Amino acid sequence: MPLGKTYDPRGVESKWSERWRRERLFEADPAKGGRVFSMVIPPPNVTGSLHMGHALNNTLQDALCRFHRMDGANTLWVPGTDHAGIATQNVVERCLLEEGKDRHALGRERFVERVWEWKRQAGGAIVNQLVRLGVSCDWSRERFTMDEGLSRAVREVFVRLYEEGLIYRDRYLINWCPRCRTALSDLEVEHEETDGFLYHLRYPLADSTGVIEVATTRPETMLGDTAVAVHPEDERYTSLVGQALVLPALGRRIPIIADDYVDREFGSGAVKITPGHDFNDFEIGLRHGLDMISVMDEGAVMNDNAGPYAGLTREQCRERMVEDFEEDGVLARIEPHRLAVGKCYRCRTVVEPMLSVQWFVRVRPLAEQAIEAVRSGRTRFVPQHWEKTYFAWMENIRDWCISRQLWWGHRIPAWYCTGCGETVVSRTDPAACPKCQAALTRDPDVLDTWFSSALWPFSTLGWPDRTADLETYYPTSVLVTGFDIIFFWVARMMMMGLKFMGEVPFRDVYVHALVRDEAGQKMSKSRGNVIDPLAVMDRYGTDAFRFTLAAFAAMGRDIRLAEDRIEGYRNFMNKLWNAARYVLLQLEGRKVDCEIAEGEELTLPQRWILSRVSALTAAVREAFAGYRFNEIASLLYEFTWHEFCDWYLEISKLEICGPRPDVAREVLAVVLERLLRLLHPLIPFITEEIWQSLPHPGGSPRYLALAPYPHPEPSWRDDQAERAMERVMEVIRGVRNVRAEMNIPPAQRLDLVFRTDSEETARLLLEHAELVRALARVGQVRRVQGSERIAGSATLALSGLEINLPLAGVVDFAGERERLRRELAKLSAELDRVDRKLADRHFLTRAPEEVVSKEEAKREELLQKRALVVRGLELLAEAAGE
RNA sequence: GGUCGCAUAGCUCAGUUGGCUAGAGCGCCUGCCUCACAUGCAGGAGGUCGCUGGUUCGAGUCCAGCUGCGACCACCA
Repeated sequence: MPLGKTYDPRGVESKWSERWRRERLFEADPAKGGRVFSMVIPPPNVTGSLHMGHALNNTLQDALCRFHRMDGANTLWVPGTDHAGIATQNVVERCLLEEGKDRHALGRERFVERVWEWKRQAGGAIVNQLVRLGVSCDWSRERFTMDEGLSRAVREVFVRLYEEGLIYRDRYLINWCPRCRTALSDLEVEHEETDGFLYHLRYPLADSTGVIEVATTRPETMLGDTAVAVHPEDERYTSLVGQALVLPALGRRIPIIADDYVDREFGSGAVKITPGHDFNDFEIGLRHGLDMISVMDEGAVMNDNAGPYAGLTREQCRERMVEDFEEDGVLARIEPHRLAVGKCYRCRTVVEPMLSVQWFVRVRPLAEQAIEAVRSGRTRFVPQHWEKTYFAWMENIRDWCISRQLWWGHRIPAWYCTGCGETVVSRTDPAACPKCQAALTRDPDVLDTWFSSALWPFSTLGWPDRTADLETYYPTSVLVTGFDIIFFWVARMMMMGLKFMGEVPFRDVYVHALVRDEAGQKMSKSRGNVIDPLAVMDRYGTDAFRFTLAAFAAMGRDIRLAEDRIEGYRNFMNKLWNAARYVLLQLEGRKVDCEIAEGEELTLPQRWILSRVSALTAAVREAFAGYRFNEIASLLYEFTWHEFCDWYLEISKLEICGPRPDVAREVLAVVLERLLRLLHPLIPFITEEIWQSLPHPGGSPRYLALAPYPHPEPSWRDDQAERAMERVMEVIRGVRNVRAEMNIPPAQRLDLVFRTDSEETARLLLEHAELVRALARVGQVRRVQGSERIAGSATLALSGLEINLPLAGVVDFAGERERLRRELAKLSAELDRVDRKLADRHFLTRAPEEVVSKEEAKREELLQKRALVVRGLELLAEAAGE
C-alpha cells in the first residue's frame, strides 16, 4: 500500500473525475425504473467563472445526487449553461472594442456568429470548473439555452402564449438601460440608495396671478411635464384645479389636475407630472389622458422635445437647467435628499423610464396557479419561510417585459407585414404575409434570457416532444438554489412548468444561503474580498472544500467562509487518510470479506462500534431527508475522528494482538468501508481513492460512486454494549484526567483499585482490564470489597463506582486535595440545583413523571458521588498524617 | 414605508418539536515525536445564550417590546 503519510489530493481528484466520466457512471436511463431522483442544474452563465455561490450550490446538489444514486434511485442530474443575453453580448462587444471594432460595423449576422465562436472557445470554462468540483452530472444530456432543442421549446412557448393572448405587444413605459440600449424587466433594475437633491421649482400660473412650487429629484424631466397634480381635497389648491401653468424653459401650457395619488404632506403638495419618464406619472397620465412626451433618445441624450437643451446628456442637461433656473428665479431652493436610484443589473448604468413598444407576458393568470401550487404543498420550500417571499412577489406581480434590444438571444418569432401591417407570430418562419402576400420584416428583438431559463426543467428533457426523459424525470425532485434568484427564476419556472406541463417543475425548492467573506460582506470584485474557489481547491483539496461548504450550510443563515475552518477540514481528510492507511496495513496480505458473519462472537468494543455505525447511518439518512447538510457533516466528522479513530482504532491495536485478530481486522474493514460509503456524497474523491484499495462486500460495483448507501443494521444495534462501553471509556477518561492534572509522566504506571456494589460493573472492569491498562496506562486493576481502605490515593467518583489510584511516592497529596475540592464544589452546586427543583411542589405535580424521576435519579447519583469525594479527602488527610 | 432573517465561548459557527450540568472547530494553556496521522495524541481553561418583560413546574429554545446588524421588496415627487 503506497499511501503517503499525508493525503495529497492532486492527481487523485482529476483521476477519478476522468474515470467516472469516461465510464459514464452518471448517465441516466429512463428505462431503469424504480424510484426517481432528478434535478436540473441552475445553469451558470456561459461567460461565468466558478465563484463561491456556484461552489456551494453545486456541492449541495452533488451531495444529494450522489446520496440518492447510491441509495438506488433512478437518478438524473441535468447540467448545462445559460446564454446570458446581455452579459455575453457585453463580453463579446468588449473583445471587439479591443480590436477597434463595434457590433454595428460588423452587422447582426456576423456579430452573432462571433458570439457563437466565442462560446465555442471560452464558454466551456465553467463546465470544466464544475467537473473539478466533482459534480456527478449526466454530461450526455448537457444543454445550452440556445441550442436547437431549447430554441424550439422557446418558440413553441412564445407562440402558444401569444395565441392565448398571454403575450402581447404594446407601447408602455419600461425600464431602459441607455448603455445596453435595451429594455429591462422590473427585476433587472437594482435600486440603490443614493444621496441626491430635491429641487424645488416655481411654475407660474398662466394668468400670472402667482406660482405653484413643485419638487423633483430629476429636474431635467420637467421638460416632459404635461401636468401638475394636487390632492383633490387640498384646500390650498382646489380653486386652481383646471387652470393652466406655464412650463418654464419651454413655455408650454400644462393643466393643474387633481389626483389622490398626491401626498398633501410632502413638499408643497403639488407634483409635476412626467408621464414619459416616471412610472407613477405614467399611471396618472393614463388616468387623466395626458400627453406623454419623451425628452430623451435611446442613449439618454436630450432630444428635440427638450428645446434649448437638445443634444445634452441627462446629466449635462440637469446641470445646465439648474444654472439657468437659478438665474431666472425658477429654482426656489435645493435640499439634500436620499433617494433610490434604479440601475441596470448588468452594467450599473442609471436606468431611464422610457416610452416604447415592447413585448409583455400577462403573468397574472400564470401566477395564480403558481401560488396555488405552493399553497397546496405540491411544491415545498425548504426552509419554509421562503414561501412568504415567493407569495409576496407573486401576489403583486406585474406584466413581464420580455423583449430586449439585443442581438444575442432567442429572436422573437414575430413578423410585420410591410403591406397591410399585419403581425404574424409563427412556429416556422413565414415567407410572406398570409393576408396580403406582401413582404414581411422580422421583429429585431430577442427575448429576455430568463424566458428560456423559465423553461429549463422541461425544455432540457426534450419538450415539446413527449420524450421518455420527460415522462420519467419530470417533475424534478428538488431545485437547489440561492434566494437571490427566487423571483428571476424559481417563480417563473413554476409559472411555465404549470402552464405547459400541467405540473410543478420540482417538488422541493431547497434555498441555501449566500457565501460571504469572514467579515460578513458580500463577496464582490469591487470590494476585493473575493475568495476564488479554485484557489481554495488548489490549496486544501476539493474534498476539504466541499466538506467545509456542507458544514457551513446551516439553514437560514449566510455563510461566512473562514479559512481556518477549511484548514480544519483539510486535516480531517488527512485523518481519514491515515485511518485508512492503518486499516490497510492491518489487512495487508490477508483475506477479508468485509462482512460480519452472522452469529460471529464479538468483543464489547466491536459490538459498540458496530452499534454506533448503525446509529450514525440512521442519523445521516434522516439529515439527508431534511436537507440538513451541516448536520450530515458534523455527524460524520464526529464519528470518524472521535469514535472510530480515537477509540476503536486504538482498541483494535490490542485486539489484533489478542486471541481473535481476524475478527478485529474484519470489523475494521467493515466499519471503514461503510464509513466511506456514508462520506462519499460529501467527499467523493478521497473516499473513492481509499475504497478502491479496500476489500468490499460481495456484489459491490466497481466504483464507490455506485455502491449502495448503507442502511442501519438493526442486528448491530446494541444499547447494552453502548452503555457498557461508555462506562469503560468513562473510567479511562477519568484516569487520564487524573494523570494529566497530576502531571504524572507517561511512563509511570498507576494501579487502579475500584469498589462497587454492582456485580455487572465489576465484571465489566475486570473483563476489560486489559483495555483500561493499555489506554489509561494503568498497572494492575483490582477490586476491593468490605472495609479495605486505600490510603493516599487519588479518587474518582463515578456513579456507582469508586476508583482509587494509589499515589504513594508519585505525587504531592496537596495537588490531589485541591482537585477533589474543586470536584466537591461542582457537585455541591449541582446538588443544590437539583434539590431546589425537587423541593418545588409545582415541579413535582406538574412536570411529567419521567422528568421528575430523572431528577431523582440524578440526585441519588450526585449524593453518592459527593460521598465518595468526601471520603477521598478524608483518606488523603489520613495519609498525610493529619 | 413593508416583509423577512440574524444576535450563543477570543474568532467562525451548531443547538429539529421547551427538560442543558449549553456543544464543535480554530485560537489559548499543560503534558507527550505512544510503531495510521505533529495536518497528530492526552488533558484543561473559557459563556449571566443582545436587552426587558411575559407564558410555563421549567426558556438559548415559545410570545411581546426594545436595541444593533443584514437582506429583500416598494411609485412618495
